[in-house]
Amino acid sequence: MAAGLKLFSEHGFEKTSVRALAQAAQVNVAAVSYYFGDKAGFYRAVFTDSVSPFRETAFDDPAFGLDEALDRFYGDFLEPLKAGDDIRMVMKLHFREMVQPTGAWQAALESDVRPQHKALLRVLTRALGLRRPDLDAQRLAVTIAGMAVHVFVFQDDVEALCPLLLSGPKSIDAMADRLAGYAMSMIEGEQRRRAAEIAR
Amino acid sequence: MAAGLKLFSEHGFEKTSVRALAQAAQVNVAAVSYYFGDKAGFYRAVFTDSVSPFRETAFDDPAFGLDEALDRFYGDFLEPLKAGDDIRMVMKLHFREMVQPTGAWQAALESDVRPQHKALLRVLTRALGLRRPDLDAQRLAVTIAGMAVHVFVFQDDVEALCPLLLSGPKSIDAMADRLAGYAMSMIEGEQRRRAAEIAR
DNA sequence: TTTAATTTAAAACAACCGTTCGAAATCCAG
DNA sequence: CTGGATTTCGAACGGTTGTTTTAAATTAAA
Repeated sequence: MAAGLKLFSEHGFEKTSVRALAQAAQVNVAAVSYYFGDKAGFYRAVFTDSVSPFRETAFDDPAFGLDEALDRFYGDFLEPLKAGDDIRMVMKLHFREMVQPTGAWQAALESDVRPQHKALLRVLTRALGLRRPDLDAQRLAVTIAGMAVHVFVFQDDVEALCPLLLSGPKSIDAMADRLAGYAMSMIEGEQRRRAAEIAR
Repeated sequence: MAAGLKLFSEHGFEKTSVRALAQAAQVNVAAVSYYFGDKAGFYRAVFTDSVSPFRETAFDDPAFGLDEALDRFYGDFLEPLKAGDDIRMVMKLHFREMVQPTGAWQAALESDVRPQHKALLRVLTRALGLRRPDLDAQRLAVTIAGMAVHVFVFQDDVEALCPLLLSGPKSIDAMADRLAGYAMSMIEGEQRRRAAEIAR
């Protein structure tokens, strides 16, 4: 499984051959069929077994203030980035799925990211004093979550543009901190925009 | 070339066979080798020939106000989204490269996105009253650009979460408008944060 | 019309793919 | 120790891959 995570996240499903997997895991080529039925079954096993990168966090607890909720959201979200390469590989595998869908992503989207999105939406409707989320609340939610996702997916590119930005746990904490601040500013700006629109 | 753009963007480089390409283009399988050397050469041709999605825009003209610069940045960036499927396929191809690098992306990053990043950085250093960009300015730049990139890459997922959010040119214009507002709020927030930090 | 160059076409190529098979090897209760 | 079940292993299978070969068709100039 460790070898599968490594190779699949590095080269993707297609480019990873069963023979390469077997060699990396120091087992026979027949093992993957013997234990997982076929290559796709093994991939599914690796994908689902790998800890979901979307932590189930209760950042939307109404007891939290808005800033605290955002701190938790970004802190928890970016937390895995600080861990070793294992988690980074899990991430890479997940986001690879998003661009090269094998079907496993569709399930993950519904079971993992939609609840996260809805929780964020609850926080925002509360902050904006709405009864039900509207399109602009959706836009805000998608963007706020997108800022966190962006750091993951384009980690390598960000590091290419500015190497110091995501190097080491302290940089990542700083990034999470700034993102929470950005989100706070965005929400306040949206509150003002709505107020101005009503006044108009 | 049209068939290549379609198939490569849909299924990626690996999963697109030369025979499928030939059939889609209604030519013989040998054509790709004959005209492009090999499959990878054809892919490179398709990739480079496709109009660069990162428009060369002069949004960083000092004559523009900050809000105008942001309007142009997001407007120009999201503009291609409104176009037909052709441009969407070009986008998909580009962003597929980011997750499944074949080498073509590295060149594009240096020639296309780094200038864009630097231009954005110029706008921000000016807005923040800095002489040279620092780490926090970099964070801001990466995040502001990331919001636009995110819309592209996760267009399908965003539509799955909230179908109305990016449907039709008007929705996309609205999104660009909101993103510019978000960025404005973020920058103002950063200005306040810096002022508070200096005061401390 | 002839002739040389270019383009197309089908077939064949070797290499690799995921998977299966049957025989060894190993394990583990009785 | 024995015997049945489980696991490992190398070999081989059929199929697909990208590419090449060779010959036919087409083009264009002389």
